[in-house]
Amino acid sequence: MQKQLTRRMAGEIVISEKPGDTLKKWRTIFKLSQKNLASLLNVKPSVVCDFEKGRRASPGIGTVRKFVEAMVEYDKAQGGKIVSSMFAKDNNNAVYDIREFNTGTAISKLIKDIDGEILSGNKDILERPIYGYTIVDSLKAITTFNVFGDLYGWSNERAIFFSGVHYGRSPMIAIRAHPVKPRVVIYIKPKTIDKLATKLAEMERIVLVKTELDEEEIVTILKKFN
Amino acid sequence: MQKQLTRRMAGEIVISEKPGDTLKKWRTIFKLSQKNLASLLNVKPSVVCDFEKGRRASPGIGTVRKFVEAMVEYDKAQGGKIVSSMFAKDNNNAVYDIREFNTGTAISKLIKDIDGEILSGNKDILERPIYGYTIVDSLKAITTFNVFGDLYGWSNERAIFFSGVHYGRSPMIAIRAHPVKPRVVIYIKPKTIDKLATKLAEMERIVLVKTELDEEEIVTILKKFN
DNA sequence: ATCATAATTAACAAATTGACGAACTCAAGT
DNA sequence: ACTTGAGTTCGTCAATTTGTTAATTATGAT
Repeated sequence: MQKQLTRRMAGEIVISEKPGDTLKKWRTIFKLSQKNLASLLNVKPSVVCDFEKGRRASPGIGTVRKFVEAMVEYDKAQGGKIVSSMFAKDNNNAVYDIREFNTGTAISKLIKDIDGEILSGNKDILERPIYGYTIVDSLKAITTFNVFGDLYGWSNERAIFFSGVHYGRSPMIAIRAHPVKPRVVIYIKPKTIDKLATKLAEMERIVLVKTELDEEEIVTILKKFN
Repeated sequence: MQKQLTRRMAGEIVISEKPGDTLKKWRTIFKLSQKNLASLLNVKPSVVCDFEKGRRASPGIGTVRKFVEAMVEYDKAQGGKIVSSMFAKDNNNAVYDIREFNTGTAISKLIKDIDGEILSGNKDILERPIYGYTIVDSLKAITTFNVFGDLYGWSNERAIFFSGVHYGRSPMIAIRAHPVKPRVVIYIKPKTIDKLATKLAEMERIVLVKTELDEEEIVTILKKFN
């Protein structure tokens, strides 16, 4: 199980557009600071930063291996919670669709195109670009917690759509609990919106949006994005 | 699907004990010569060899990425047969057990311990070391052809046990068809042995063995190997 | 406003990689 | 016995990586 995960992590890092970002994603998933991770590896924190920032374009596989193994080892020493959560349950199609854009798209454009209503989020964030999206069934996403490993494609600069939303509390709580956060969360046809949801969104500086379009319509619209 | 495979390949290479061997494994799976692969990458064949032979202890991820992507791209251009065969069907527990040894074990020792009878294979091969084994259900292994991707753990210097063998023809034919070959093939309680099986084994210079022990007994014995 | 912690950046020495080309081994054919 | 193709080994060298130290900039929390 550990070996499987290290392989998966390593593969993701190597193939990623921005290996540094992917490395960072994993570091945050393992809840390590650069300093912590650096000390596990017996190097200075600046080294970790250099890799994450892509200052070394093509680190050696030995380096990548050390990094991922250190993280997994560390988790194991802590009881292995994260590693095993990655393998929890069957990843039952909680993910309806997931895609990366080739170029960044402003959050505001996305919202306009899907006819979304902003529930939380201040203006300066709205012009930031996102690079992809994921549509998940909220119930399944939460019961099969591992999904979060697959939720973030290459970039966490993305939008996450939740379908099957009742009050919108659980999805935001899950996001709050998870170390890697999306830029935008969009509820698909929510029944009502709980105040806690908007509050959490503000705390996390996430743009929270609702739309009355359904999954299919959204996918059709997003197909045009590049 | 392609991205998934490249990730898997990359992960395997990075985490492998001998990245070069793993690289080679994939190259042979994609039926490329060093020369072919080199030309896809616009480098000289000796470069490919150096990597496979592990002359560079820790090649950059850029290199690994180029290699795996080139192979997958190449296959795609040929119709994508290999890539899609990797994802064919469900990998239904055809694999009963798979393990790597920490040190090499002579083929002869393995055979003696499992009380095997040699059907084909000359003496000089018998002292070569193997580094692991795989036990598969022959019928399932053949119907779900993809298994071959998972059959070879880290090293193809290994033994493959086939259970549910009738005449032993199909398993050897499958091995003959597959680019990566094991060192030893062991039939578990075969009914009879077809001449073609031994013939193919000779052609491939594979040691062919039969044993009357069952899977459980074999696993118990092999547990002691290190 | 301030203090601490986390993260980023720059500058640099030593080690390693990435690539080439030439010479060499090893089988398989003919 | 000779040839061809595939793979291996190795000296060479510019470009890159690895890691250090030290200075600088966020980001939060009180």
